[in-house]
Amino acid sequence: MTEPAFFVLTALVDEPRHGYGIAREVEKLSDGRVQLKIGTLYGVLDRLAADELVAPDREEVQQGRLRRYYRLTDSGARALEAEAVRLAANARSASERLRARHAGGMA
Amino acid sequence: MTEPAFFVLTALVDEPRHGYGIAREVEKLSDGRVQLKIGTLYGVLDRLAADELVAPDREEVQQGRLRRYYRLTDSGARALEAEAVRLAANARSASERLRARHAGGMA
DNA sequence: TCCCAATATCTTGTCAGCCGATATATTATC
DNA sequence: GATAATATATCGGCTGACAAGATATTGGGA
Repeated sequence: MTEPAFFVLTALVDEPRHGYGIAREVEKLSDGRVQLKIGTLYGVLDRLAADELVAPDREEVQQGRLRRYYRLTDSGARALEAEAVRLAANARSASERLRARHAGGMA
Repeated sequence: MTEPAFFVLTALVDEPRHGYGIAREVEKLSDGRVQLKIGTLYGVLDRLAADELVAPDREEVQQGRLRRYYRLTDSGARALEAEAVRLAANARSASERLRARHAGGMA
C-alpha cells in the first residue's frame, strides 16, 4: 500500500468524507506534515474504490458545490489495520537495531 | 523515503554488507515478508550512495566472486531514525482511530 | 563432461504512481 | 471585476519498483 493511500484510509476511519475534506483531514491528523496533493488524491480514491477498500457514500450539493463522499469499507478497515501493524513492525526493527548500535554494538 | 531504501538502511545498521548480503539480511529481518528484488536493490544503493546515506566500504574477492561492501553513514543513520519515528507515528494514528471506531465511535 | 543452482555484479525496459499544471464552476470578499 | 477558497477532474512528466537478461565463478549431480 502506498503512503497516500494509507492516509486516505486513515482519514475515512471515523466518518465518510469528500475529496477535499479528506485532504484537509490528512493534513490535520499528520500535524501538517503530509499535504496530499490534489492530483494524487483523486487517483488514489479511484484505485481504492476499484479495490473496494473505499466505496461511494453519497453526493451532496452544498452552496452550489458538489461534494462526493466516500466511506471506508470493512475490507478497507482490515487492510488499514494490517498496514498499520506492518509499518509499526518495520519502525520497531529499525529502532531496535539503531539502539543496539548506540549501545556499543554487541554484534 | 521509499520502503526498499528503508530496509536497505536497516540491514546496514549493524555492519557493512555487500548487495547480495543486504538482500538476504532484509529477508531475514522481515521474517521473509520482504524479498528485495535484485533490479530494485542496485538502483536503491546507487540513489542512497548519491545522497550519501550509505558509502562504499571496501571490495573483497571471495572464492573468485567480487563483493562490494556498503556501510551506513552518520547521515544515513539519522535519516533512518527519523523515518522510523515517522512510520511509528503513522501506524499509531491509524491504530488509534481504528480502536476508537471499534469502541463505538464517540464522534 | 555438461548442465544447473547458488553466489555475485549490473543494465535495460516496462509499468505504476506521485504530483505539478491546468480546466471548470460557485460563493464570498475586496 | 479580480482574487481567493471550495470542490471536482484530467493530463503529462518524472521517478522508482521490478522482471528479465547479461556476465562470471564455484560446486554438485546426471
